[in-house]
Amino acid sequence: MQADTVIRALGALAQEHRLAAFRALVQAGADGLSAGTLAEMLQLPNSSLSFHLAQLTNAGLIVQTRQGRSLIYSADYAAMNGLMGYLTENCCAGAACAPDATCSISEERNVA
Amino acid sequence: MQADTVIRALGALAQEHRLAAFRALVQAGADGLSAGTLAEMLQLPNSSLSFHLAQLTNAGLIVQTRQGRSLIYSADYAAMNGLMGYLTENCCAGAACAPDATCSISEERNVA
DNA sequence: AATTCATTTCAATAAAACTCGAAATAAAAA
DNA sequence: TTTTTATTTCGAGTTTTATTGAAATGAATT
Repeated sequence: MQADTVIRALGALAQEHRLAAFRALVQAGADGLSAGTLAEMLQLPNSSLSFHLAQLTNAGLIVQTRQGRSLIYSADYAAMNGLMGYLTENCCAGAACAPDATCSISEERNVA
Repeated sequence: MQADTVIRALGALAQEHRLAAFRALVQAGADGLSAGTLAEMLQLPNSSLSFHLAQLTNAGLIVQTRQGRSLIYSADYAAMNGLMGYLTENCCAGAACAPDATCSISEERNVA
């Protein structure tokens, strides 16, 4: 994952409503959530949420699929994985910032 | 680490020059780097860099110490650790986004 | 105490992000 | 095929962020 992509992903998550939306989508899992459901969960006007979902989509963190009338959004785990990998490799001192310092970090790592 | 702090940290890193600065500081280690050195490394006017360093400081990602005439900045690994912990717990599906999926992730984890 | 050096703060401007009602689109149901 | 439903796009106003030269600060020299 290159710096430019990382910056867009970080920027997408660096906002109250978008972080909340992404968390909800991660929690929702593979089934995802419809835009309407999310708007209600987050107590946001549809147009506002739509703006934020577009940002997350543009950053590659979520994907959209249609299901009947509804547009279903779901978290792209691979993208988040790539972001975590970049941060671990470039913004952490070795294993210092790894989520679990007890596990061995491999030298080379696949970064999406 | 609470959501508000996470958002400020993400926002601080979601900018070309600040991400570059933070990476350089992580790489520099405990000794850190002076504002002037960083400004030269990043090819930025001092006032511009100062603005970005203030953002990173405000987000708690870096700390400032004086050494003679120079102000030395260094990365706060604990803060980054806290950020990584939050993302892993709240924005990843279990171990799916952990930097190394081959290592066992402990159930409870210390989050700064 | 005056000067130099490193850096920040200020001020003014430009660009980008956020918000949300109203209008438009796209698919499904009647 | 008309209507309903779900959602996005548009437009306009507000707020935040970024940029940088010039002036101010703060500490070390001389």
